[in-house]
Amino acid sequence: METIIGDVNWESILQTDDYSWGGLEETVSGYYDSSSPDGTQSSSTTSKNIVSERNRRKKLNDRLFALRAVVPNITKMDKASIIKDAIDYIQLLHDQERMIQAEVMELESRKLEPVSFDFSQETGFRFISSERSKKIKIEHHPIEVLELSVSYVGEKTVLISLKCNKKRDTIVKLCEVFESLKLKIVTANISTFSEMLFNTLFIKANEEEIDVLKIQIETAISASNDYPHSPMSM
Amino acid sequence: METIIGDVNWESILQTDDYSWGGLEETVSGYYDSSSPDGTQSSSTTSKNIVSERNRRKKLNDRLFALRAVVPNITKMDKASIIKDAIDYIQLLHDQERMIQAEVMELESRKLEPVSFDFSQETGFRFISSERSKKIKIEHHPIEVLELSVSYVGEKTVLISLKCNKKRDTIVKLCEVFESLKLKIVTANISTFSEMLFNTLFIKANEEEIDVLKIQIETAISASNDYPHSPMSM
DNA sequence: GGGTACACGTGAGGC
DNA sequence: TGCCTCACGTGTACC
Repeated sequence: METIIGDVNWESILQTDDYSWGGLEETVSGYYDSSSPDGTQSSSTTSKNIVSERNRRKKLNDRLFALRAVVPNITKMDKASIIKDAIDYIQLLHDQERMIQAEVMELESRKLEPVSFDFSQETGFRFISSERSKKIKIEHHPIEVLELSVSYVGEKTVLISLKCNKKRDTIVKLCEVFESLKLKIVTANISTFSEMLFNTLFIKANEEEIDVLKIQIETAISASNDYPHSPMSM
Repeated sequence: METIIGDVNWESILQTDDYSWGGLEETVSGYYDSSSPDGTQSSSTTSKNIVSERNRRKKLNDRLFALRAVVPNITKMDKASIIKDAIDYIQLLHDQERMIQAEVMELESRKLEPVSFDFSQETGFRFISSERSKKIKIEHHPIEVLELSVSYVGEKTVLISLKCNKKRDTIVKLCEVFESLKLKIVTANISTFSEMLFNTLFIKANEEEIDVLKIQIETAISASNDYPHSPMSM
């Protein structure tokens, strides 16, 4: 009930507020003139200001009204509540959209590799194998290490600095490599610039570990190169 | 430029407006008392009214501020413009949802049904069905986005800044997400510190792309969350 | 100076 | 009665 009243109130305001305020505007400006006898900018400027401000308010209320129109679940006609409902609704749409998108990806991905592979052999059925599955076919780009340094910087901290060419999936591969090593990473940084990739890690380790660490990194990288897609490190 | 000023203005207002108005409130009520000597309800009621109204305004501005936060493509910081952008964005989401929904329906009707039906009958093979993805996901840690901003910085360059919790494979997932988006990356940076992950990318894009960019990123991330290991992007 | 956008205090009206 | 929401006119600050 209160909502209806609020709504009607708005409607009426939005209607009567339009431009039929001329008479009252005069009244107001007259009142204002009487209370401010200086009259520096007289009533013309003031009335302009008043009607301008009035239009501004009207526009804002109009927008709010339109916002309320596109949001389905409006509970209270309160100004603040309208905005709040709009926020909630946008977030709800976000969630919905991501779920639907997930469904799309699931549907798209499930019929690509396993299906066309397993079943086409057994049944001879020429599976759709959409264009996307061909794109997915892996062109494997190995990691080309240009520089690798492992140095002890004190405080049980080791600095790993790696520079390599940036190609497709290089970052992913590097992440896999380093995550597979189960290091105690303090802070990690990966930067790319002009086809070059810089990887800097600070890890917790002892000074005497740095040699074996470097070997581990090198072997992990070459293993990644030899076996393009080893099972993801959990 | 004006937008920035407006924004800063709001920020400062929202900060200073909080409850540090006591002194000024006293001043105002005092002024009011001097101008209205009748004192029917004295200054206590009036000051209560003033501070109440002040809080109401603050709440409304706060909501508007929050609304601005969930809408990606804010052009002007104008109050009316914020609401207008929100309206446009909601309608954009509606359209997007429609199209995606159409795609889902198309995929479901055209591909999933006949295939899974035919083959499960013919070969008796227990086909994937949606449980597959859930069974396969071993210890899946979704990406928890804490902050995501996509902003145009001029010169056809867009800055993507993302902050999220660092968990296992978060970096890998993020790389997959961003590589799947096929962006024109100028320079990228991933930093981790104290279980937090900061991802900063400069990409080549036009200003009007930033809203759809943000949506793409969000949907790609949530798709990655919902469908843990989608086929690697090329 | 005109124009715009805002916060402010105030009175009205509904619970 | 008191609380809450609102529109209004006004002064101010920024182009």
